[in-house]
Amino acid sequence: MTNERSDLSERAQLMLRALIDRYVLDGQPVGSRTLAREAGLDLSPATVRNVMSDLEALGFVCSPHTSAGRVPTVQGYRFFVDTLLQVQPLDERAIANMRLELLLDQTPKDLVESASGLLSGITQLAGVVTLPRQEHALFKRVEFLGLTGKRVLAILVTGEDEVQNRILSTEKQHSAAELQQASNYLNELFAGKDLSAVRATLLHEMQETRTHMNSMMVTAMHMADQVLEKNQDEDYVMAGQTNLMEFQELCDIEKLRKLFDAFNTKRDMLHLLDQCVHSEGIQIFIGDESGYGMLDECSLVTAPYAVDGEILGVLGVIGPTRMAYDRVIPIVDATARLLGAALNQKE
Amino acid sequence: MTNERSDLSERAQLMLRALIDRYVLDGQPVGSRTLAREAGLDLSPATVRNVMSDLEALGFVCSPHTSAGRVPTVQGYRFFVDTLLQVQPLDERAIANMRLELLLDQTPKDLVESASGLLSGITQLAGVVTLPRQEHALFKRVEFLGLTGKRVLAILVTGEDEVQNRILSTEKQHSAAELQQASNYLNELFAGKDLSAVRATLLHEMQETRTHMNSMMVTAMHMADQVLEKNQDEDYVMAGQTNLMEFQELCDIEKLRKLFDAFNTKRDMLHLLDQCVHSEGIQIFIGDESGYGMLDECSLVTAPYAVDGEILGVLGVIGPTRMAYDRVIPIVDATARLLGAALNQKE
DNA sequence: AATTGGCATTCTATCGCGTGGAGTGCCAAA
DNA sequence: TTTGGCACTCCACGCGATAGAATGCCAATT
Repeated sequence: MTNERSDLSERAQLMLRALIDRYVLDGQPVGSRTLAREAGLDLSPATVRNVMSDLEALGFVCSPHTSAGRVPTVQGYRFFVDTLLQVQPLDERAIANMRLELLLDQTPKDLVESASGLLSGITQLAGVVTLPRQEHALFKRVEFLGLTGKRVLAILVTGEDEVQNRILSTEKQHSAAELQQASNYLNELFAGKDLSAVRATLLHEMQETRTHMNSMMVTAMHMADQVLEKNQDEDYVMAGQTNLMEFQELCDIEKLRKLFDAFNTKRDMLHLLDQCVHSEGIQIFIGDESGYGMLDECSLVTAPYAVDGEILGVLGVIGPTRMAYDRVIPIVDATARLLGAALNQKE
Repeated sequence: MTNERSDLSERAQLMLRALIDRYVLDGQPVGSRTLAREAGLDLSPATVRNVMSDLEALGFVCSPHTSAGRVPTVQGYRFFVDTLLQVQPLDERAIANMRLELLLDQTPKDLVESASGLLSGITQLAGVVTLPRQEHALFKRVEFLGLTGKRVLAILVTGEDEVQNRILSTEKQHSAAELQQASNYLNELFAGKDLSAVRATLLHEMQETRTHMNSMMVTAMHMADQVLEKNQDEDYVMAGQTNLMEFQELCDIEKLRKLFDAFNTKRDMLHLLDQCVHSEGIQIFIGDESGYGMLDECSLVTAPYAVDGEILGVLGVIGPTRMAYDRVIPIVDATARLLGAALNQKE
């Protein structure tokens, strides 16, 4: 019962949880008296102080100064979410409402925007959703339209009826008939295959001896290659950034500016989100765990979303480290599922 | 020489200018001593005080409290920009650099983004550029691709090789041949006309007796109508919002949040920008002149941009009321010209 | 008549100081 | 092991005093 050293007694765990719950509410350091009252256990402040002392020795809490209460450290939060968090199951009706909201959208882009709006709206934090990856989407068809000069408008339709267009520069000016030929050729060759396979085939064919290909085919291949080249840069959609201004710990203009700059620049955020997409399941970065300075006082809770088991992207919530993880986590989780389902339906 | 009442003596104007110049620098109320030193005129602080008193009576300056210096009021700024502002001509090289930057862009969307980046980068304030209006662009061609179900992908190419696509829901499923027929019909009918004319014709034709139209033509008309219906919602691109965090008068989190919320919601901002596009030339809203609460401590300097005399949109800069109008105005002006020219070249 | 110096006045910002309160750590008693 | 007691620490807050920056007004000067 009385574990010593690194393992925490059950009582200490309860206290840590109570402390975090309390701290999440108002952001004020929690003292022994408050905690004794709040923790449910029937203990005197003095006893609580002893336990707190242990927790501090373990690095789970710390006090801003001698005579303030205790505040959870990053490690405290980490232990909390890893081992003693019990998420609050989500209200069925809430989920139904979210589903309804997502069903209204037609395109994946709309869906992603709604999802990010939902995340920020429900959590009152900032929501972020990456655009779905396209590389494993199915090639459906491609069309070419001649524009002025040697430029060609390429339209690529993928499995989910998602449309991309891109303007290509070609070597010579092509007639409408030539372009039609080219698209016919590509459509017959590739329809129904997945984009990465198409890409691979293209690269392979173009390096092979081209004896069996006429010039039209070569042109078509080249154009297709350009279309698929940088297949929709990674990007994300955010919502509710301004919610973060409500938190005093972020009211420092310096921090706030760094944060918003990072949101706008996108580069670092994309790196971070990319890590989350690779590690399956809910991922949580607390405070400086992310390694990027701008999120130092923030936490990021993410979940990948998938269609047919294929992970297409990641979504999540950004808030202060003292966020209500037990409430946020199931919301992120549910949103990821719903987004996946909604994307699936549109196929 | 000694004008009385509402008309300002030349000396008072000089003082007002000096006061604003000074106040723009550091945002501190300006006292009589400082002003006496700075104004160039060789006057004692006491004299300056008398003049200041007049300026205050006219409502051009006010003091935050008895023993602080004077601060320009909205009316003070207004008088300043209207009658005694002399803009600083822009460095030729700076203009050349901006032109170069814009020349790199291919699409109108890219151009708009670069322009907004330029505005914010050079002024160190927030830049905003509306997307160019399309309604007077030329109809070039339209293509229809059948998607799954009764949905059709419409692709509209306009004069500037700008491409828009939209997914339409149709009454029945159309074959590729039917769609081809429809697009051929529309392309022959409308190629080279301007979009608003096309729209007018469509509305007219669809209400007329349809005896001379077969069902294919009716379908085509309907689809075209859907394509042109809400021709690219008004929208704008912003950059450098975080620059606004540097100014103490905006460091109040409340104000900042209102501002950023307005930027994100876009509705009110679009209203405001719309007013600017109608009034030709540089338009300046100072402080609460805009009528929208969120800009109360801010000013907006805008200029419409045009191609071939046709106004396509508006761009501008948002900053605190105490911005360097003499520096910002020529920058906004030049950017508008350059953007117009760049858009013109891409045609 | 315009300008100026002088002077009392007003208000802010700031510093030091004292105090109350909240919380801790430690120790001895239960 | 828990608890009450106690000394100690530190912050937040309010108070008063002070210094400084401006002002407005008036009388003297140009």
